[in-house]
Amino acid sequence: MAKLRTGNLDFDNEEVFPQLSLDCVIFGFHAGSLKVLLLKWKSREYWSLPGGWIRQMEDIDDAAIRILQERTGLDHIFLRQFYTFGKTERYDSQELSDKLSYIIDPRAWFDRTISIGYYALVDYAAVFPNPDEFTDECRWWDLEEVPELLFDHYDILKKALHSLRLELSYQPVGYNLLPEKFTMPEMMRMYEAILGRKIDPRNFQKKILHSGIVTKLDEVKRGVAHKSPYLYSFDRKKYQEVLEDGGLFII
Amino acid sequence: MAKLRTGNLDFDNEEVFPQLSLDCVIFGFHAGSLKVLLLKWKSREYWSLPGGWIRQMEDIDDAAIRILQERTGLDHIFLRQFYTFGKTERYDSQELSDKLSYIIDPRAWFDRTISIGYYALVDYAAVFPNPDEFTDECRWWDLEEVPELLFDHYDILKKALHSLRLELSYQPVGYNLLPEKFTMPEMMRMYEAILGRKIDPRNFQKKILHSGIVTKLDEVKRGVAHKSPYLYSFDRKKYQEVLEDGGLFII
DNA sequence: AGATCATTGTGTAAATTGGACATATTGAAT
DNA sequence: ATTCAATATGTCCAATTTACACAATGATCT
Repeated sequence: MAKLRTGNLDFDNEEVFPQLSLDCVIFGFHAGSLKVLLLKWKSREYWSLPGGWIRQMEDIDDAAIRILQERTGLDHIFLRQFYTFGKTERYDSQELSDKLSYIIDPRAWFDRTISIGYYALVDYAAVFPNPDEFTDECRWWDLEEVPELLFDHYDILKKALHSLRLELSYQPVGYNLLPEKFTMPEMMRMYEAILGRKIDPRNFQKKILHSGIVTKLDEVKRGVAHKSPYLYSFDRKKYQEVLEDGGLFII
Repeated sequence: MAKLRTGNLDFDNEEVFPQLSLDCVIFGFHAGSLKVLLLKWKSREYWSLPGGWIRQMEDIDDAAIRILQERTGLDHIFLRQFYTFGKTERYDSQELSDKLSYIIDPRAWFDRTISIGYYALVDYAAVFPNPDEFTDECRWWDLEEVPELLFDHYDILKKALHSLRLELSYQPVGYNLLPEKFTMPEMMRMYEAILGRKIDPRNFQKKILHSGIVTKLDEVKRGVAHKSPYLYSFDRKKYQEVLEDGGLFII
């Protein structure tokens, strides 16, 4: 029979789950591209996803919210749990220890860990990237240009993107990726960035307007070269309705 | 800073992850209804989902395969990880300890656990239900009649069904729920059972045949009252293709 | 001031897909 | 031979999706 560790209900406030971590793939949208927020380890050129540990006294969703808050300064963000990564060989702990010695205590990372993946969609412009205790830089990377990542974080990123695309295919998404007011081409480029393919602007506009999730404002965006585009904003009530319908919403 | 437990690479073969479990929702299909496999605790009238612990030296997918194998005798089954349950108040450990004392060592269950959920689709007729060390009965329940479940297993079951329906809506499913040869009405009733609604037989047949995932055999099912229905079998190659397309496949 | 130019804004027609719908056939049971 | 309950099957209409091109705008450049 498998051995079970016996328990103790009174935890130190910050005591965390052993061998269980949480990784966040934070997506933003800027200049027509999908971006992802990455951390650079202290005095190294190694990058990884923001992550952390789950406290004994905290829901895992709250742990994800806390970690996101710490890295981006944002509250009330769109967050989805998408997969739990638990292969025995998720990463080579020897290699990791070589790369990160002097930053972390390698013994603390020798145990195999299982990691719960969350992805978030945030308003790029509202984020204040903030490194954690192990890292000295936190910044956005274009999805097309992400550097090599530590651990199995590249796999996690791929799976997050796949899950996001799937979600996009049956639900409206983007409430959290765009600013309060946005133009139709901006919204379209967001969809293009997520889906990784071109969309016909006429068909896109027709579909989005018909769904009712956005409202055209009596206002155009000034100061851009070329023709001034109209501004739109999300109709929060309708958006919520469509979400709850589970209404298939495929672009 | 959060405390980390330090590690040890050499594990006893059966040593498991602390505070992390795995629960399986095993779906079968029989007599026109979707069934789920449940376990009854020794000398109690309490039921729960089959589950278990994850070994230190095993992939979580392999742990799910092992647990399924132990409960059903089956290999090579359709298996999907669908969600990880990690609320602090997933269940009341005092209540649990009252209900299950003398069966389990309550100390072993006092720790809050996080549970990874998998669902499986299996061929009902091929299963040999087999209780585990804590239970004395393992049997199929009709989805409409499941008894009250321990822990948060009812929530897990609901979420599994929801995930299955979602998957059914963009992928062909059922390779593992039907026998080698099956009739069109059987397949249709399987879809109806999963989706929980009636389907038009003409439209269903049109759609399934057009997708190419099944092949009509030169054979009818004999010995049934009324008109003998034709037999079909899955075209494994085409089925795989459609799966890999991610081809939307909505009934 | 006028020309340039990249970007926005917009409609229609064809093709495809989805949904509704009813009746003849079969073969076991009586 | 009749009954009966389940199987097998095709058409039409509606809705949705896709393909496709050009005029309008307004900042920028000369």
